[in-house]
Amino acid sequence: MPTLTAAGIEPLFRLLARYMPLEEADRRALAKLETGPVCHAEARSDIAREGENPTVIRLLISGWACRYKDLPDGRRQIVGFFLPGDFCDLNIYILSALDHSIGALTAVRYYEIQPQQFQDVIDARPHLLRALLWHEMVSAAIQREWLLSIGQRSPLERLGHLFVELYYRLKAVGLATGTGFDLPITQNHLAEANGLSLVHMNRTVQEMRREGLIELSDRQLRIVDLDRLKRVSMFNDNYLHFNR
Amino acid sequence: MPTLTAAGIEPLFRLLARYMPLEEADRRALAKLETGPVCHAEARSDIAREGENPTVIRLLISGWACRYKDLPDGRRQIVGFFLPGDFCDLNIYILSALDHSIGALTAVRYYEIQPQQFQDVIDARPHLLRALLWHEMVSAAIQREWLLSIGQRSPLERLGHLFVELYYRLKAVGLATGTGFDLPITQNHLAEANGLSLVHMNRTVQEMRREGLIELSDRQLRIVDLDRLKRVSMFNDNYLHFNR
DNA sequence: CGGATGCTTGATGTATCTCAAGACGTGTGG
DNA sequence: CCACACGTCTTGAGATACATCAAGCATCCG
Repeated sequence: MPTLTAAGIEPLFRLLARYMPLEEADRRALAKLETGPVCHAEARSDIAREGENPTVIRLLISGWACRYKDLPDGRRQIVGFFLPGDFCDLNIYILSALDHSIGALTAVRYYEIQPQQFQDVIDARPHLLRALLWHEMVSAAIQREWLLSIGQRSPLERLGHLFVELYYRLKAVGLATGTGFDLPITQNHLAEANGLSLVHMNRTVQEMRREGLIELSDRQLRIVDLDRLKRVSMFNDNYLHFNR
Repeated sequence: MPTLTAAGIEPLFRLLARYMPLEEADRRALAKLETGPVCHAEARSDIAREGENPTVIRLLISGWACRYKDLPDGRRQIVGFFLPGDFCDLNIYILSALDHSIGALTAVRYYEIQPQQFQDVIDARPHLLRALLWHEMVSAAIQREWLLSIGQRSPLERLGHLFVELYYRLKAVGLATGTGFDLPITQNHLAEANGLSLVHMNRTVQEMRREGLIELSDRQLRIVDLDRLKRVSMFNDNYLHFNR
């Protein structure tokens, strides 16, 4: 059970409010997304597979999911994390078939939103479209930053950078307390996201503990010295494009 | 000098036509983009730096450019290639500051397009917006595929995959003949794009030659056996989202 | 001619992977 | 209630893929 529970569209609302000022009317408009069915997926299950053609938009309410791609021989790369408040399939408006899979990393709850329902929200508060597009472009910027990480940063820098990124993202949706947060995924997931073997990821986590940068146990991560971790991992928050 | 010269908005028109049927009226609308000034940048120069806030949209006419990110200590990662017909800064509509730099890899020519000019084109032929958004989402899909490459594929697979991707992209804009194309960039650029050292990239290129997969000399690449190269690099073209 | 750029090769060190095994906690069925 | 399977974290040993350092050569160009 998470330290902080988040419900409904609250994480999404907080997220979008980082990009532009929102009003109560916006919250009420977004609340229409809550009328759809609440779906569940269990840990380690697929929510959608590459090649599928989803007809609904999924909005994550609780739990962690990921985008991943895999190769015919089983190698697998996590290319992004979905946190509460994230949409999984916003691009079905343009693209048809999925070029990646979506997997639940923990038990998750999400809304299945009909395109029309979504359209109604935009029609009611058109500037929300801009905020949503903004969020999509930030997602693309995160992908670029990951490319820099995997291509150039050392394992320690990579992991540190990921932790800081997750910290800021979770803080934006109200899921971080102080400098700690719930990290409900396994070291294997961290390895798959960072292009490292599980063994090496484990040793990297331990090195990070030894350096006094983090504390991690029982799925709770605490960043001991945020400034130092940012320096070590060469973290520059400009790619998250928060306005405040 | 390239084998095939491409001029004006022709590459862009061909590109968008891979996504949806376009008519002559669309070509004429896009031709309005040609009225802006034609700018030049020389090889190895920056077109824009991270942190800048561009007010124009750049459309590449000829030559190759790239998006790259760098770290304070000089390490650098190319996160995407711009080929003729690509827009460099389409996202200035939403995001303000650039979170990456744009560099010319060869001598390049490009249009600087005013936002209003761009808007006029969309107003004239609204469905072009959909095609342009489509192209942006394909760019994001390419980033994901690169993440898979760098994270999981071996150097040989990585390079092979990149060559096949470039082949399809260049073919889409009419810049590939048969299974060959102009590859005007250096092995160092290939290394920076694939997260490898120059020395190792060089050895990988040679291995690929030895395997009879490619021929490469004088900036001309010929894919000797496309099917085999695709098999070796586990290439699946679904992420390019071409309709035809 | 001299300097810049790009390609190539060799030698050496090390970062990272792979294989293998054990410890611990949790849930489950007999 | 115990036995067992399963998931996760951890550690050790050995192999190797890749980076780094260094140098030589070719081509182009001013």
